[in-house]
Amino acid sequence: MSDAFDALAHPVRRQILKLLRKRPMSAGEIADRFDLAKPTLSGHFAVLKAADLVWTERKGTSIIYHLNMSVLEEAAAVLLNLTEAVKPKPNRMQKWSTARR
Amino acid sequence: MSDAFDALAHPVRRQILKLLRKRPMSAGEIADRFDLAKPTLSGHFAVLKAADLVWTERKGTSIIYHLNMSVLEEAAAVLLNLTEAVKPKPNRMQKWSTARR
DNA sequence: CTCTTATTTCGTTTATTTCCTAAATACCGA
DNA sequence: TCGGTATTTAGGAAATAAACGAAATAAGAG
Repeated sequence: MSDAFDALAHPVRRQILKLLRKRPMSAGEIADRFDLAKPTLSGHFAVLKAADLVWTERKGTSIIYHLNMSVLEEAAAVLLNLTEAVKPKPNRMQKWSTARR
Repeated sequence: MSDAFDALAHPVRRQILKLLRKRPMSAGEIADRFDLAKPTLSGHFAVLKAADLVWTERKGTSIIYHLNMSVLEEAAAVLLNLTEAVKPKPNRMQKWSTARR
């Protein structure tokens, strides 16, 4: 989850997510909308992917990026709730609530 | 608003906000809950304040930090909606903003 | 296999962030 | 005013992030 907030910290990356809300797009298509070199965008894609905010699909020579809305929603929930522990916690045995106090 | 996402990118700052959700706290009180030097925390406070995520009140020699929940909510809304154009306050009916295509 | 298109990786430079210690500032009570 | 507590500012080292051009990789067409 921390990865998601790191990813969201950069305006270009938020803009990419915004584009992907409309429809999935190839890397090049996205890159064309920014005044940045393609390797730079590729780096941003990698950050978004590491944060699981997007997923990819290869289509011929292109790679199509898709928004992962659920992760965005989860991040929003964390902001409202600041629970931070909404992720994969298979093994949580709690002696006493981490949540409130 | 961009400041808010920068501020939220750091786990310690998110943790501070989480503490402030329960109740307002002095700088020292917050600092005691982290294993970091006080000036380091003071820097984090400054970032949160610049992002308008907290506001302060002096009480004697202490400075009390309060959470600004509305800004957090606004950030969450941006995530769900990725509008990003929430700057102008009272009259927000911008249908098509700064981004080009 | 070779050529073209799409995208990423590599190596490097520059900018920003994070953290620290030491010193400064602000307030209060005696 | 002096002394103590609370907090911030200053200055700097180390780590991380962002950007670029050049080269590498992947897939499809011929």
